[in-house]
Amino acid sequence: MYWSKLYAPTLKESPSDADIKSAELLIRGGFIRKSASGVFSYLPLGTRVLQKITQIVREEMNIAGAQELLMPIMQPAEIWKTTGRWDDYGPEMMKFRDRNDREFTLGPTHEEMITTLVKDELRSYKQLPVNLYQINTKYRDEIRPRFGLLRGREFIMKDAYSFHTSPESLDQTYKDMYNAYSRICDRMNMKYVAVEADTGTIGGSNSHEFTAFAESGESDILVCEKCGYSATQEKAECSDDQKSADEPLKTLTLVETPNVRTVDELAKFLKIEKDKIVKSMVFTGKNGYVMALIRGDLEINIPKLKSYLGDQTLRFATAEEVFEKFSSQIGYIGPIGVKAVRIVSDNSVKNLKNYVVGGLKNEYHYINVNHERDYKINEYTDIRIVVDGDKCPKCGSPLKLKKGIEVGQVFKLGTKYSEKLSATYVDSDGSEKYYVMGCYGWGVSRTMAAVVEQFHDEKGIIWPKAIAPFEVVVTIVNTAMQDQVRVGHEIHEMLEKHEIEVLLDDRDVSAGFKFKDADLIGIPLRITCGKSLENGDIELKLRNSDKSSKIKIEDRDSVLRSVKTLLENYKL
RNA sequence: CGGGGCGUAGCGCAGAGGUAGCGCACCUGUCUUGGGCACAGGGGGUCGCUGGUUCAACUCCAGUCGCCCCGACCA
Repeated sequence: MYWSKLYAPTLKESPSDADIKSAELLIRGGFIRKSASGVFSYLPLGTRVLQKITQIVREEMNIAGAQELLMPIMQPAEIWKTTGRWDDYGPEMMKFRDRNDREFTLGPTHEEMITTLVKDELRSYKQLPVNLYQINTKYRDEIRPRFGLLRGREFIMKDAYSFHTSPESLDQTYKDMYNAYSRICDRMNMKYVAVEADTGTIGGSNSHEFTAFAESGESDILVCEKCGYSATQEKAECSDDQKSADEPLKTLTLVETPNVRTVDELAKFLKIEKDKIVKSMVFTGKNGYVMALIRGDLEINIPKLKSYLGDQTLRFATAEEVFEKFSSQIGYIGPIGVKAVRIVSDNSVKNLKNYVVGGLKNEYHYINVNHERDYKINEYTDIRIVVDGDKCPKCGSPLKLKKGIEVGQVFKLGTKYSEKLSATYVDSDGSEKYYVMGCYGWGVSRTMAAVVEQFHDEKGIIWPKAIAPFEVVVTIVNTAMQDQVRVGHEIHEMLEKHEIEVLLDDRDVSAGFKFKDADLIGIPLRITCGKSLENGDIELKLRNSDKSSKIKIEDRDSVLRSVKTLLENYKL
């Protein structure tokens, strides 16, 4: 490919709305252009990268036994109404009507579509298991699109759905997909971790997220470097660091605490540590109010509480709701004297003694509180947010909090969707049974940005070889020098003949311009045809190294060998 | 959805009640070519849109659309 013919408009300056390094470099490098908030075009370079990622994903899916198909992006509302997600999925769904006023969505995902598609014809246990996938554009009307390709409203995703007769069969496919995802990451040299994840609104029993480490990432994950335990913040557990005092129970006392509402204020006012306070938070959900208790120095993890209560609709009660129910302001809520409200306590409260809680009366708190004696806690569970330094639930070493970008997620769905969509097969005993399902998503366009987040320097992108738009760029330093031009073309032709993807920079611009561009778009190997040709040498330089080596041009075999060796050993 | 900011040339930005500017990019020519050359000449704008105030609006006012930031939220 000749650079002079390539449509790759590079920019010297950073676009004003680029809010993250990958977006800046992909735009500057001429890979993508924004067309609306969270919507991008892929230019030729971006398309090449995308195709390479796609191909890797496709190959690994096929190896894992999945079959590719293609479903419509435009989906009828009806199937979404059947599962209830037309409303539950909420305003994130892109919805529209056709000329006959029929409702449609631009699909954010395809569980309804695939289940509806297969249920009439996947009738017998003999046909199962089946794993089907597509690589397709998805739409989500994000509240706030940002970070370039990382949080777009239109993005490309690989989604696979598997159908089984048993949880054991699902386990096998889940494992296969998990392994395929690991290989996808490995092939791109991505630094990643597979973490235990919450299943959220998609439901199901079991899930792992594949997260690429990146400071700019939006996922918080906790990792134990000792034993390998890792989980998302929504899901992470830690071993109890229960603070139990071996002290006699003191007398419960109601004390006046004027204008003191928060744990911080209370600790200061009473001159005590925050871990001698128990916070009471009021939530409301489909089964009414719930009071959650946790030690004052910790925070409640709402996804964990949702998951424990089996209620995804759970939310904080408003100040008005709390006042109406408890006749007390939020800052003075406490468990003593509360009636007919479910109380759920974090494990951290279990062994506390003589602590402080809200007085359930404005401007008052109780001190020297002891559960069992002063009120009852019926349910203990883990609802705390795990933070950096908490102890690993498996081995007790300190956990590290890291940031990452979620590139893939695997779910065991069970029969949630098959039940709602009446999707059944006939089992060997002749009875109708619901499919046991799994689903497996991989963010293809997001991967492109995640890789750039991991691999770049101040000069530009440093692509891993597996997804670089070209493997080699041949730079003709001075197009006025016949030798340089001739040798450049010869090398270009030779490499193309050997199926190495090579870009020939034959543009009549200054040398510096060409070097800067080559670094910006991040081609792994640069071959420079310049001054050293006077001695019969060309120069080979890897993008991730400052060193270049010279090699005699006459010996074409050795040039080819060197290029191949350098590329093979190219590691980031 | 709450709070805030910005829309002026392809990109990045300045300016200002009296007929629109800079850098980069683009075109022509000369020159140059080892890290985004140099010089000379040139083209390009209904100042986001709609309405209002005014002799006069790109500038002031109102509305609207778009974009961005913080927060809430997030298979």
